Amino acid sequence: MPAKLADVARLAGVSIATVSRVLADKPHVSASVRTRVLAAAAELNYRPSRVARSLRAQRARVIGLLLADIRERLFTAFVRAVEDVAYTHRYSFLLCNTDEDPDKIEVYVDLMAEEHVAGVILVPTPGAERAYQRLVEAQIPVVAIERRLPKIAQDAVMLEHAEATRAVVARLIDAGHRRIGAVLAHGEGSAAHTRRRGYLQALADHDIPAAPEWVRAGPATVAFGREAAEVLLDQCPRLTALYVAAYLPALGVLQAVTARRLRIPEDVAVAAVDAPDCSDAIHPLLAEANAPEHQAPAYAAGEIAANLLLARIADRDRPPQRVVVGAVSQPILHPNAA
Amino acid sequence: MPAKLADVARLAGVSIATVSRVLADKPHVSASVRTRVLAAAAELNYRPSRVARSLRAQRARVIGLLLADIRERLFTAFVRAVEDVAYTHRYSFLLCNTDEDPDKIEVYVDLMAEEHVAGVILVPTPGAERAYQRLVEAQIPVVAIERRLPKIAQDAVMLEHAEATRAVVARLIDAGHRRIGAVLAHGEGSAAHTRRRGYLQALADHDIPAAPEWVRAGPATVAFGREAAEVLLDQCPRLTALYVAAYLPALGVLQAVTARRLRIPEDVAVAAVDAPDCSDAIHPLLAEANAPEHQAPAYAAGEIAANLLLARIADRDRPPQRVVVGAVSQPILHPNAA
DNA sequence: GTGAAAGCGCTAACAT
DNA sequence: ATGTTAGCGCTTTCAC
Repeated sequence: MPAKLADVARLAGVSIATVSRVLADKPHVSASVRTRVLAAAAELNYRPSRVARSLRAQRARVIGLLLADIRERLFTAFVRAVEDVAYTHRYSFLLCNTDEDPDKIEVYVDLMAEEHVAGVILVPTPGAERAYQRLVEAQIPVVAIERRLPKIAQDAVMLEHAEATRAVVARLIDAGHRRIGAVLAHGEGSAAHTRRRGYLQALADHDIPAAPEWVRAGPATVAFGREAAEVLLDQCPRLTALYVAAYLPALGVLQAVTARRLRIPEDVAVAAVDAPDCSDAIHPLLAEANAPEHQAPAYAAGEIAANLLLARIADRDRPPQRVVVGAVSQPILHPNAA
Repeated sequence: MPAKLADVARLAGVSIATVSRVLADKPHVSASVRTRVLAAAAELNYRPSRVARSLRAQRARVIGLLLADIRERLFTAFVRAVEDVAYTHRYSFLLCNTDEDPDKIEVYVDLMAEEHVAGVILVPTPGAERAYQRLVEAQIPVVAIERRLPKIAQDAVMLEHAEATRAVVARLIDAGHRRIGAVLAHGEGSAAHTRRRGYLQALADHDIPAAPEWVRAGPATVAFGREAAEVLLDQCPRLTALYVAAYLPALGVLQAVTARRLRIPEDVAVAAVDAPDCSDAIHPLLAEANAPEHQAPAYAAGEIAANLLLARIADRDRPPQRVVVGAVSQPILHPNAA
């Protein structure tokens, strides 16, 4: 059995109230008692019970985290960042993979409430607002990532997809490409739209007219990426480069390109955001862009989200804040960049 | 404020003890009271406080998870599996990234004890046995993954690295290769050794004498993989294939091979375990081997570990169990496999 | 400056 | 079959 306050009190010859005061660094304790108590606590290797504290305080030093699936590349680094910040502040954290399933989300939201978590960070799933609403009812502060969540999350961390995309496509243009196809993801939230905007912006910046047939949008899957690339390569043979807006479709595009024995970047250049971590292996010029810092923006986003949440927990009346994190983007492959 | 037992009791016109009994599905409650209580609980949207329960039970329905870094490929799927099992059984879980740092491990072990977790799953870090020992003192059941942890973890889940390696190298041999270099990781625990064994076994099975100069062992880093590949390609130009024993070195090997403009697999074949998820993009023949099932063995290992832990929590006297999970291995690239 | 005691929400032993 | 009550470990009034 671990030592409890009463054990320390007995050993130090004082009351548990005094021990509690000393350990909480409260004033009005004589120096002699203080040292005696600290010695006793050390001797017994005393650790306060977080559970008892949580019950007493009606709030646990725990940060909840709701996201679709930790295996998604972007989230892995994100989770690590939240963990680092949490533990630095002596918080622990509760991770929930929702698979974007509204029923699961509801279950997990309840869990958060039952655990009396101090706050929640989440990547909003469209259509799950009702579940999230419960967090508001339970007065649990919420920070949204990636998508805004009006009324529910006061603070939000957005990722700068449009600018990242614009920059990547601009690099292709700078390398001499004028006919650049795009494989976009659609559906979920705004990321697809902002990326489409970035693609169009880059073309516009260089006075390249956008051709609708150069663009394919679909689900963010490997299969769609493969299909889209095949269609583009078939129907628009004059394309010299492809831009891919998400991780899984990028793998599909690479599959299609490789299957046709096309060489990258000689036959067709490929650029993408959310690069897989072997991109440097495919094209060594990108090694630098793709080092451990690879996941830096995702890590940064997690760090910022966690800090926003802690600030909100400390002061629920502070002004709402919305942070935009720079370019979450790396080219997978692009020509002659050295 | 969320509803508590007393609120439900008042609304149903019974005592809190009765409410507790109903909700715990205990016998000796009349049907009429039972329905009344359930109605009241539903109306108030009552959720029991996990915190209060944990305090009362002196044990939280929480599984602790200690591993080096969630960003390591093998662990990501592993974590997801543990989460799935945990939540299925109404457990939540506490994730700690130790970076294999003994000081951090100590802090996190204390945290586990403070949170009164029901059990811990961990990937042992050599040299941290003293910290782990505290879990035993706190009577917290431990399941070890990947490395055995005698005296501390009764149950363990081991990964079948040797056999996986043997199979991969055997495939290279079947494809006609006789001179196969190996980039191994050394140091941490047994994975490196068992993989070396698998490599040697495959050679022996085919009566190929092992040449010491074909083997390089070093830290499991990208940089080492690159160096090792360069040395092997320089000093043993007659090698037709390379086997790489870990994920990060595999990236390094690919870098080195690509930098020399060698074609895979025509100039040199490369096979590895723990394949990066874009391997199918490099070589489409491997798409099938590398689909979402990619992480299946890691997921399976996590699932088994979690179930072992739950079984141990339920019955601390059950016989110790040691499970070996099949091949955690995929070839990154290998020749003519279709 | 220090101690006694109440109470956070729940469960289980004991009464009735 | 149902109610009363003690107590899990801690913090925090309120006395002294």
